[in-house]
Amino acid sequence: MTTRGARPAGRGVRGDLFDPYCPTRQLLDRIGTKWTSMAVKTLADAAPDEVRFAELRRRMPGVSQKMLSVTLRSLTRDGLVSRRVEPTVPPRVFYRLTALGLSLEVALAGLRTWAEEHMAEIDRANEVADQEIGEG
Amino acid sequence: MTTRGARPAGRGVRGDLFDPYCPTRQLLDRIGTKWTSMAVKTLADAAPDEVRFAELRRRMPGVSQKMLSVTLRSLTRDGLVSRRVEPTVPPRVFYRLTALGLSLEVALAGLRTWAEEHMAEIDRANEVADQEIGEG
DNA sequence: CGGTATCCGGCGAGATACTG
DNA sequence: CAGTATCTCGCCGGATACCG
Repeated sequence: MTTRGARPAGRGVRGDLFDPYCPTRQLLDRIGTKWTSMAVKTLADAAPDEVRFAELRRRMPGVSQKMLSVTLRSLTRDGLVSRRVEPTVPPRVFYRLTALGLSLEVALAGLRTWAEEHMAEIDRANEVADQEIGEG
Repeated sequence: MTTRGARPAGRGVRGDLFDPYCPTRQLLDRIGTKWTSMAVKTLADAAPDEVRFAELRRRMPGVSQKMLSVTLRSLTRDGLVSRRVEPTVPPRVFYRLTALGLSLEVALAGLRTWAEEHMAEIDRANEVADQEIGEG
């Protein structure tokens, strides 16, 4: 994945595809990280309700506490997720998709549909390629 | 990005989102790599024409010979791109999106549209977050 | 021309331990 | 409960050099 550094001011703000800072590249750098799309989907399924950190973790099997924290911090920073802390002891923290996050989920749903319909074809193509190696 | 190893037989073939081998995760592991989406877009813009390796490289500023080769091999293996060699000296190699690849481009176009419309909002959200750090 | 082989740095991400 | 800090490993991707 493309390194996600700060952008030099005044360059590549618009959408020519071949700029490393093109919006599509930046978006893929975000949703391409391991747990991001799963977190967005899980929060979208719960919307408009909020979800607590521990509950979110329970709904995302395999995610570690650290990676969920990192993922949510990144999403919050991007304005895709809102974060609310109840200052009790111990604290309770709630997450929810913002309007922007919900609109991203719609776009992601398209990818998901394509994946569910076509990934099997990709798997078959790979098996065919493996066969051809075996045959020399 | 998720490690892309071989899949253990008989597990997670279908689309429950939380399987590490879920189709969406697998798709993102592919289009998330640095040059893949750019290659698909470039080939889609040329379709239905074929594009030679050198010409493709010229249309993808910044890509190295190695990474273009690796990207195209992966896409070919996945059945998204077809590869045709003219056995001349020196050889000429042509690439073109398959029907499967074209259908993926349609799904990717949705992401691109979202990115062009909304990445600026994400950038602003990040600037706001940076401000708040400065303010303590 | 269109690759492949090799070396290497940097980041993503897991495991583990500690804190308010 | 909900994090953060530290260490570690593995893979992506760039640079360079060589091959049919």
